[in-house]
Amino acid sequence: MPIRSPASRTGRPRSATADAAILAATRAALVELGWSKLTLGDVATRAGVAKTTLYRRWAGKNELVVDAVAELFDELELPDSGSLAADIEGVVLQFAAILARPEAKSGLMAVVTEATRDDALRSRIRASVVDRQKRLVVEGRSRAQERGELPPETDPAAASRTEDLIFDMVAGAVVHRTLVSGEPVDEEWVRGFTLVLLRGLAGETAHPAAG
Amino acid sequence: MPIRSPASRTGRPRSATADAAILAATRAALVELGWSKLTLGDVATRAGVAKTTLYRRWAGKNELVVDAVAELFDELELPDSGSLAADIEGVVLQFAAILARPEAKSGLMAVVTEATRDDALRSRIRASVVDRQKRLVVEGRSRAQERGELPPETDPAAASRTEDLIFDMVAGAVVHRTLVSGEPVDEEWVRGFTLVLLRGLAGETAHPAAG
Amino acid sequence: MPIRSPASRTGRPRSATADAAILAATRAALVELGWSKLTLGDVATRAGVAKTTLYRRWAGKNELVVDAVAELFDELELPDSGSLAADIEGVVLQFAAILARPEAKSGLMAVVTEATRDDALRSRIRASVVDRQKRLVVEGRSRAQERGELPPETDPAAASRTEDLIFDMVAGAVVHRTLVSGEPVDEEWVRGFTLVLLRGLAGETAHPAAG
Amino acid sequence: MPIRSPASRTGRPRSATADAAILAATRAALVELGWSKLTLGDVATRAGVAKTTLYRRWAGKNELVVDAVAELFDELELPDSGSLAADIEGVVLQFAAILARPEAKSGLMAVVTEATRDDALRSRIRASVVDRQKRLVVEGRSRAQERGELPPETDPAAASRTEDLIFDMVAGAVVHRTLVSGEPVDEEWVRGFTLVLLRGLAGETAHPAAG
DNA sequence: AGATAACCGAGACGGTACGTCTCGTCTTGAT
DNA sequence: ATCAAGACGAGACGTACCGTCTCGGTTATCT
Repeated sequence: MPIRSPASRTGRPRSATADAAILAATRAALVELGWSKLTLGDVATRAGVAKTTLYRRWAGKNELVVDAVAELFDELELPDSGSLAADIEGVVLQFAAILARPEAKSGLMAVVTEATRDDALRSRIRASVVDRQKRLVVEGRSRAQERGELPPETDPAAASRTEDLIFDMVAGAVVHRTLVSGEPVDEEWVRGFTLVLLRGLAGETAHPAAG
Repeated sequence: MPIRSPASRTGRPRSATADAAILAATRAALVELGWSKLTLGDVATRAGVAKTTLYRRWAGKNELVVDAVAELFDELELPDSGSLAADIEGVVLQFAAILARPEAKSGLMAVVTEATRDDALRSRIRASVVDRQKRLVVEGRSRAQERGELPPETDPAAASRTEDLIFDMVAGAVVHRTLVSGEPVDEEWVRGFTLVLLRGLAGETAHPAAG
Repeated sequence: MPIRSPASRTGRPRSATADAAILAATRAALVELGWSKLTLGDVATRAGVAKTTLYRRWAGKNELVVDAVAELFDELELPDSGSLAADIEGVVLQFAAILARPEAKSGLMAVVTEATRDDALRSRIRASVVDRQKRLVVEGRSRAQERGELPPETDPAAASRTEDLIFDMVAGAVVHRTLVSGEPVDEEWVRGFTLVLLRGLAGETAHPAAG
Repeated sequence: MPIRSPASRTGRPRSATADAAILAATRAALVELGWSKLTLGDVATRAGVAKTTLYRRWAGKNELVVDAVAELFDELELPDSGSLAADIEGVVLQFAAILARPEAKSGLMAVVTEATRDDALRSRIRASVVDRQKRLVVEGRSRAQERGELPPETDPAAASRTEDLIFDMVAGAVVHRTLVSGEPVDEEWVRGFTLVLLRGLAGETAHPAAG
């Protein structure tokens, strides 16, 4: 979602293909060079576009990379495998597969780092990347409740709290294993992780946050 | 652990105070400017040192910041509070408190990002920062087993696997909540997280794959 | 004298007022910004005209400024004051007054500079600006000969040479004093200059170029 | 005369050869490209020097070109040919020869143009280029007075005024013929010009205002 | 005591990328 | 065919840091 042009119906319209070319070039540059050696001039050249065109649409490297990486996560899907454990394992594996790609690794982590000092950037990341995935947690949880694998949740605030917790635990563990531990997120690890998570959540609502 | 001088006993020895001044200046610059706007020239000026002196001891920005941030985690301690849940909660809160400091946030995340394309840097981080904390997991787990809160572990490989899993889950969840979700790691969240983690781990080895 | 449209009688005719608006805007921009900071985009905006319109009529900055400046010199007139000295003084003062205006200074000098590497531009300047003033030299000289203040000239080639010399001396001295010396061309200076010039020319044809 | 370093005896001293290389590269670029297409990046490349080195010593294109061109005029000498007319003709021919070189034409005119809106630049030009030549007028005039070719001058203020006038007339006429008229300053033209000038100056002080 | 050697500060050096500006062209819809 | 509007590819601008180098001068240990 590049910067919008100030509403006007006159003048030459922006090239529709340029956006796609720029985002693709950004991902290619991330793969080859990584975040810190990626330059906007190089991205422009790869995209066959002038630097000005790029700056007209994105405020800087951070915003550009957020958009370039966000597209990668659109392919995530919740498999309907019949059991909660299998659903979780499937989505975690998909997520890990995306995160293993170098453009995702370099790019996502870098913008998260930058976001520690830039609230607008953090919002952009949450909107473009994180909140779009949260639907997986919500949907998976509701399916499991229909199947009776998880107790029904009546308090919506508590449900939201639990969803946030699940999300932090799933995304956090996968990211940490991939990027910090540097170990692969393989099926064995996913089974062990899912087992702990589900067993932990099983009695969750019985003794709510009050513990 | 700056670059060693090539063994020689002649010549003027390196200033002992310069190292400390440089690391402190690096943390100060991280707080004020964040990773991306931190420059080595500025660090040198803050430390009252010439750029040459800095480059003589560290290969670059990455290595310098790893060392500057690693010192922050030396203060982590495992509280002996009598129960596994309280131990975990205590150490998680400590960890979150350090991670909430801007120099840790900016610095640690940034070098982890850089490490995605630099194996030597990843090793340096694991050695300086991560492995030093893993003792907390090992020690906490062993205490809990002595108290009968966790089943004893006979297979050392499985024990190692479990320790890694715990570490990824704890560190990952805290980091994700702090940096991505942007929410505080307060006592309420820690209680909920610990509850899920412990309940998940409780039957772990008893029914390894039973689900 | 903008670029002509390729002969055609169909389509929308060019706006007649646009030319005048553009030349006036050019002079205004020269006053405010000077040659080097004058941009065609800015001129177009000032004139309430699109850049395209401007480029359709002039090849570039140089040609535009020549036309804008040339108009300034149309107001030069040879006063009929009865004596050659007074005629010259009058016209030199007029010329100096125009040259003192910032749009003339910046603009004229700049295009002359550009013309050192562009023969077409030099021709344009000579046609638009210089030759139009030479009539003053011719006319003044002929009047003075009628009055007996200058000896009659029989050889037309020698006459042309002398006219060129006079023109270089008058224009050169005024320009140099105004722009290089940075001193005002006031009545005192003009009297001194005219005295030297006339006394020098008085015996000119008695001992022609042979010396 | 590049920008001076803030007085300090520490640090690496400036490269002595860089200045000469930069000025020579500037002249070469003026010859090839002319003023308007000359870029500082290109000059730096030609000189085998970084752009920063160039900006450390000169404030911009204008100042650099003034210095580059000023060096050209150092070779001017007043020939001692025994007669005032011959002296003048000699120096005018030398001056015209320098001015005919493309680096002098483009460069000098351009900075004079820029100086119409920049007083500091005008002072720099006068100091570096103009005043250094004025010695020729002073010295030639004094020699001619010794030889009795010009009447002695008692009033120093009037002498200064006359010198300024001579200078404006000589430099102005040569510059105008070379750059505006676009005609060569050959021996014939110089003889004619010198004749007019000398005859005009001959009675100058004898009948100060008689006309 | 003197020589030797690595250190120190300062700051200039050749580079590279930045984000902005202007160029002259092109593409719209409307006149 | 012209117009206003504005996006486009191109490339120079002047600045900021990079990591290296070259100075004069300062401590140390080793003769």
